[in-house]
Amino acid sequence: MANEKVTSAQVAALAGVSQSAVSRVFTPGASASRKTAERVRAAAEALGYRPNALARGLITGRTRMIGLIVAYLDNQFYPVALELLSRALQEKGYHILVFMAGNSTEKISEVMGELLDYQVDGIITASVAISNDLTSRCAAAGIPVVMFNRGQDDVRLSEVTSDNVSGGRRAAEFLLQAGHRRIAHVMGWQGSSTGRDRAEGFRQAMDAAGQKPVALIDGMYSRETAAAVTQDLFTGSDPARPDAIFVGNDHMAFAVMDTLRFDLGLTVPGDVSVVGYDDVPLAAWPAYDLTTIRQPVRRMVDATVDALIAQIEGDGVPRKLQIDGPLIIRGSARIG
Amino acid sequence: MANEKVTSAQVAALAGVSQSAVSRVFTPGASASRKTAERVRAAAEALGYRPNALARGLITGRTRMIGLIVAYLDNQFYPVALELLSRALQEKGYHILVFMAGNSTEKISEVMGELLDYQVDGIITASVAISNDLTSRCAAAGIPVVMFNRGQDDVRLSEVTSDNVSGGRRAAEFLLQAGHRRIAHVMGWQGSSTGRDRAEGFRQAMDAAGQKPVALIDGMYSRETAAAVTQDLFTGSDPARPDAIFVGNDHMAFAVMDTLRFDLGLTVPGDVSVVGYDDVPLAAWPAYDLTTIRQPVRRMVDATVDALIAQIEGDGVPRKLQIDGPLIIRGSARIG
DNA sequence: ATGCTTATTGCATTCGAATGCAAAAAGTCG
DNA sequence: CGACTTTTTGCATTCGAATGCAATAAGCAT
Repeated sequence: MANEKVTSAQVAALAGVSQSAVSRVFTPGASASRKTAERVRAAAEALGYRPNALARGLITGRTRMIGLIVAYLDNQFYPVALELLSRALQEKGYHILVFMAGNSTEKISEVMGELLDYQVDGIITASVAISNDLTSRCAAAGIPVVMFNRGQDDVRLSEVTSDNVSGGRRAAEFLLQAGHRRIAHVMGWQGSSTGRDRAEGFRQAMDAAGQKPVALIDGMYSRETAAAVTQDLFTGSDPARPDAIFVGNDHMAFAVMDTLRFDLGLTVPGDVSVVGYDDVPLAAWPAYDLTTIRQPVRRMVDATVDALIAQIEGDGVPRKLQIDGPLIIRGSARIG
Repeated sequence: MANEKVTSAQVAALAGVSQSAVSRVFTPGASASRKTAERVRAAAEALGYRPNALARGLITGRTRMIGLIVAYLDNQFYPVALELLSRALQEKGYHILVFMAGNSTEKISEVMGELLDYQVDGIITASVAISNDLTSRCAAAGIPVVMFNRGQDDVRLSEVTSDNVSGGRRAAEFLLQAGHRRIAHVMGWQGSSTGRDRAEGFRQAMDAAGQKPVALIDGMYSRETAAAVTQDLFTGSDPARPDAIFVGNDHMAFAVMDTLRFDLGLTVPGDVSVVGYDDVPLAAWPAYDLTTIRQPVRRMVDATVDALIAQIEGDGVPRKLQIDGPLIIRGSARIG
């Protein structure tokens, strides 16, 4: 409980220099002679001094803190992205504040407000949409925002996504090529750009092939919903039953496969082919062995960090980037 | 890019009061008349004013920020804990800074140092050990530290774990009761208290039953290591092969099951029973249906937050808590 | 109204470090 | 060695909000 806070003034006293000298030694690019620098460093070491980041941020106007807002973590895609984003930013000398904030708009506003209160230099939102009002506030405060894995029509926002339309198209084409003619799409949440874009691509490819989907249902990016939806698909009369399902993300695809195999007693891909989206690590585990469209997380993360830093350090304008990913063929879907 | 920072002085000017008045309106418990409060609030609203948390923290000495350090996120137990911890703290009015920091000691020191620079009010480490030196620094700075899911012999540290020894014992007893006599233990990382304690409990129960484990191998909490270890266990001559494996956590147990089924062509639990530890959500998915010892995450999180807040708000001393969890019987192990 | 208590308010200072400015020291050149 | 340039250094101020203290206003009883 002995609260010892060492200040630059104390270091200065011990080193026999002024407080400004101490500050200069700890400020990269400031002028200080070799001799003073050494004495200050020694004194600082002796006292265990470290500059107070709050005080520094207060006067410089830069905190080197980046706010990272993540919706949920139960879909494995997020923890992976989170970890990569975190590491990438740390490498650039930024400190990351991660906030968890469901998908509720109020919660997100609240969290964003708090981030602004703490004077972060920039904000990254992962799979989250933000209100116009908030965008304005960030813009007014001069704080850049980059949306990761979600798009939004606002020129003030940067965004980094994969090419979801083309991905959806590719998934459909792959299933069609394998000879499937009764294809259903358990869509990603239609309130999100990713969900809509993937569905759009799917539709385009089906149209181009002159095919009609057996079903198009919103799975809400939820395991439970996806499972229920799958049950429904197979309770109807036989001709309506799909022989292939394109699922809006891997997380739901696992639920779909579980339902097919363990509740409906069907085999994958024998009775039904399943294709997912994301290529999370779990998709490669042999228990699922899921054929899926890969989102190149690493490259998406790099692009996100680059865009953000560019805007923070001055010369950047908001960018909208799409990074394409390949179809990863595994064993959950028939091959044509 | 138009950087508008609204200060309390500007609000004061507009409201026709002093800066102190504005501050008082935004400081709970400070004295301000109804009339001024209203005028200040109106002015603040009009200008979009929000108190600068850095400045406030600088003078009050309390930032209401809690540092949360997490090792990895690929084991599903962590994201779940992270999400719960995050929510619980946010509810108490604290803001959480999550830092990701592998398991390397240097990285953890670095991160802890940064947290201290930012004047956090407290620190939670999840599944991470911390050096003596760091503990001292936190103690000196009066910053409480709570270790989540890891123990360490240091009275200055609080810790919250499940009762790992008893859990290990229970797992072994369950397998013995089912008639298994060739039991192996793929241990959790022996550099961690959880890994050691679970192994210790396992040993105790085996001893008590007069049984010798077929094998005791460190799986390092790694999927790859666990898979390799499993291969090894089944390449020897027949009598050495285990008919049951207790695995140090679920994350490794999935790898063990995958290897048994898909590489070795064995059935679970027909040929081999598998018991895990944690009860992560994935354990309940039918693809694995894993029998496992549950770590009561929710209660562990509550205990962690309580311990931390108690210490921050004054009257708390470091505590060491163990929270017991049940054996969850599913389909991956034979039933006696 | 008068005297006294209590609630508001403003002034000035504080937190800890960074920085413009001017003085002092060190370095360079002829 | 003197004149002049370049570095170092300290002083004083600044960032934005909170707070002790003293002054002022409001509230109340007589």
